[in-house]
Amino acid sequence: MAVTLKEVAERAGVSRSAVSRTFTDGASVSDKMRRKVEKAAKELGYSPNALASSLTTGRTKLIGLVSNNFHNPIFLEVFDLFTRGLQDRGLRPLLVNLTDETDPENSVRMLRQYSVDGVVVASSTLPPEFAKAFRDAGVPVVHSFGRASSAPQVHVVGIDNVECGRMAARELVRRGYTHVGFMGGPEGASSTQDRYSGFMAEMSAHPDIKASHSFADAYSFDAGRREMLRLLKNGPAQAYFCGDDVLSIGALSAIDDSGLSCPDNIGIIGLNDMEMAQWENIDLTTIHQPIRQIVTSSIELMVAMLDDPERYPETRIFPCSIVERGTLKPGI
Amino acid sequence: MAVTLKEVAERAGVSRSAVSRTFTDGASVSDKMRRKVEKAAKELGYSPNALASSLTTGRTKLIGLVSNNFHNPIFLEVFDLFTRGLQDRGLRPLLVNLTDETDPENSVRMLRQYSVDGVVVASSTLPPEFAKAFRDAGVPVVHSFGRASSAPQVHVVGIDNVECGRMAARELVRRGYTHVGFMGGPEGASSTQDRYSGFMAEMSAHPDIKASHSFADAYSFDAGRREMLRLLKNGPAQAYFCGDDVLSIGALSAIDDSGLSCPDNIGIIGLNDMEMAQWENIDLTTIHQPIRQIVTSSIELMVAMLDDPERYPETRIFPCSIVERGTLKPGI
DNA sequence: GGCAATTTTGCAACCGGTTGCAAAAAGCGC
DNA sequence: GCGCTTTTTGCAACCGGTTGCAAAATTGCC
Repeated sequence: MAVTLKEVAERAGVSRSAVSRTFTDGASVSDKMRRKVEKAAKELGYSPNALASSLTTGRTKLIGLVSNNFHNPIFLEVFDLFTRGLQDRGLRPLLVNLTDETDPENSVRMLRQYSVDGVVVASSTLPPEFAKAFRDAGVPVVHSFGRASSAPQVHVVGIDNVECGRMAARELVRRGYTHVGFMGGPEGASSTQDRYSGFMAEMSAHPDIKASHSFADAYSFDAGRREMLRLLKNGPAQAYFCGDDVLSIGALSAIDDSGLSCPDNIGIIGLNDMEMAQWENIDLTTIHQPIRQIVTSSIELMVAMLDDPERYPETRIFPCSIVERGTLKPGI
Repeated sequence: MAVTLKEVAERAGVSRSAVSRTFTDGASVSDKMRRKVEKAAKELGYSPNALASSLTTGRTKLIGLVSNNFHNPIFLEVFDLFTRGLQDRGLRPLLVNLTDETDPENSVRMLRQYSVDGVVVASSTLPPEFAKAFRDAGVPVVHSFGRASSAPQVHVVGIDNVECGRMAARELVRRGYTHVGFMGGPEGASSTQDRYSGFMAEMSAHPDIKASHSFADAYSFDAGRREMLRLLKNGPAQAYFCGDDVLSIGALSAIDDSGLSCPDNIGIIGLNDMEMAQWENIDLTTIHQPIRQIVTSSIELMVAMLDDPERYPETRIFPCSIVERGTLKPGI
């Protein structure tokens, strides 16, 4: 079917190595030879088989992009940034969807069969073991949106979720609320735990302010809505830090439906600053997560690791910042 | 680094072919041999190199997944369904982001270099030429969410956008509106054109009802909002068929901000039925696009084509239906 | 033009598998 | 145990490239 190097060589009347060299940069070929080969290649419509060459070079330029967040719109942006960023560097993303997969083994085996040069795990809910499984298999790995660790075993790029929790708490205090709530995502996710502990740590410095907490069972609109409806029934706090923007929007919907208004009756601060948060009919005050920087940095780290697979694991944390919109009362 | 077939063969004290055969199903190996090989393989942690074997078998099980819709949340669902569906059949999606790419040539070349077995073009805005470029290169291709054609040159799976336009028009008529509007997405997209022509065709049967039209410059919240604000200033229609749900939600926001209300002052019907459309604070009446069926069918078609690349091109159109929610007045 | 240093080229082995073919082994009936 | 058929196995060539090495060609210098 496809044109091979051998055919080009025959047509150009040169050796196979000569053809190979004109298509590998850094190889020594005379101008005359290059012209001859390129002419023949063009006539035949030849383009080299990346997979065959990977066999000898040991490089496929394939990068496994592993994720389980196919329901949070923010991940569409993440995929957009990753795919473009990788493409720009001549790398190809091989997408792996872990939605109904709990065991890393399978994905590890599959990605090894395809000899990926590296793996990016893009998820805030997958446990660190997942990324570690790849490292143990000898594959360079970056865990994007992963949990910061003081003793990282793999490269992690993300935000400081504990600090985000503190930041949200500080903001609610600053605004003068005297009863605040933490409404987290799934309790098992490390990101939820971190945000929770940061939030509570900060609140413990304010014993005069009442702080309560609860957890929604998913990072989804419905879960946020359900949880807020439940809270409203049982005497809610004055303002909530919601585990993420989608949850926040669900909560907003519940507040609205109950005939209450935000921020007049209940305040909400989210996390992520997804595109939708700035839509005028949502206008969510939230903590901005620098997605673009996280993705860019992850890719840079991956590229660096392709050069030096033994590179010492590092953690890159990007600061978040509050975006003031309309779902918290002005404050004092 | 990785364990090779040769090492397994040596350890098991058998020939390389024997090892190869125990890992290819349908090959003849005795039970004794199989056990010996599997033992050695397990001890060494061997798993076959899919790329190397693709060299001789001519099959990589890689499928190019090409898209340019990285801003419409509905595509997150599309990616989710595609990646899982492909994975379930042992195929691997190689993601290609065409956002800033206009020329098919590049993508075609790249995907050929990686010897993909087939390509799925998932986009309602890419021109048919894009898909055709792959077909011309001898790669099986399915255009999902593509335009129905009476003389298809490639396999197309999608909806009948003309009929959707008619359907929306009929619904607005049925509801008793006497001045209706078509607010399309980007004028160049074939999906927009089809929805427009269907809408207008239906309206031409109702000369008593005024029908106007305009186009937003993107399928985005902002574009929908901007366009609706403009329309509101210049004397709007009573109800609009918006090119897509995201546009609709932008329009809703504009209506809300202008102190008007939907559906009391202005009605809206969208298209797609994205997850968000059913959120209680949006509650958008819209035309449901059967995404799941489209994706499933696309994958089936792709699998069929892997068996028979010469398969005669076919068009699969799935019917859409109206989901009644709260953004149109009840009607007569 | 002659010689040494440098560049370009082709040979052949190799990357990690698969597969047609023939030899070896196993199974079968007597 | 023998001859015949069927199954299993290994050899060797091949898939589409790359690359170390040595031979051939070119270049530079006197």
